[in-house]
Amino acid sequence: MGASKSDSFSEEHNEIATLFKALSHPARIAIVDYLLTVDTCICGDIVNELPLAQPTISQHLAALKNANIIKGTIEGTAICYCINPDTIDKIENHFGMIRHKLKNKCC
Amino acid sequence: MGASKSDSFSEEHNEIATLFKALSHPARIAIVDYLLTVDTCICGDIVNELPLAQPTISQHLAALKNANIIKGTIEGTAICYCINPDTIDKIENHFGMIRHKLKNKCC
DNA sequence: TTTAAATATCGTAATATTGCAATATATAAA
DNA sequence: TTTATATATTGCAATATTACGATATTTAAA
Repeated sequence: MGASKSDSFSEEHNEIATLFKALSHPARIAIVDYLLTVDTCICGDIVNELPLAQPTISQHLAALKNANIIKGTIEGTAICYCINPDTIDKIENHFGMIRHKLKNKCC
Repeated sequence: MGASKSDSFSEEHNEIATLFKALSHPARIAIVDYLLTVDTCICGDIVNELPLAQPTISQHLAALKNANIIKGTIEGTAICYCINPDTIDKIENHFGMIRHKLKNKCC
């Protein structure tokens, strides 16, 4: 074996794990951070911001897009990327649940 | 190649990515969730809660412990596990930063 | 239509993760 | 001390991820 036994876990646990997985690489954190440092959506330009080759960044962007963490809209030859606030909400809600359950804990 | 080029990214980006990576598997989400469903720390017992073999769970627990998401203290032959609220805080703070930066965004 | 620019996809090599059987270790109880 | 119980470690096979060169695709501009 070796593959994750995702069938054995609940839909919710798989879903939240998938979101965290999309954020589990420093390049993808850096991309999200970069998208947040400017006031507008970013058209093009991301490749120049990171020390990775263009195909690698394209893959990381696809991973983030696939997890709905960012959205991309075609704008001429470039693609404009933005954070998807709904997915950020979803992750924050998960931590809200954790925080709530932690309230009654012994430590 | 193939390994993550973590040297190329900031300390902070690597650190937060490491935390997300620890939470990027449904079994580890399930473990955290289980630790939160009971009012006390869990001594033993985790192996019976998940559809995975004991060595596999031991590995997942080590991954969570290594990322400081849980703490374990030896209690006789068993080990008592608890969530580490400090690490939860750290992740929440990251989302606080994201939320703050999202405020001024176009979408 | 040709050319240039931006992004995606393919193929592949290097590395990491996942899972478990077998085994080791450590502590409590008999 | 022996035995039982709980957890960790080792070794290994299957699979996934990461990275990038080469190439394809797509659209704008010349």
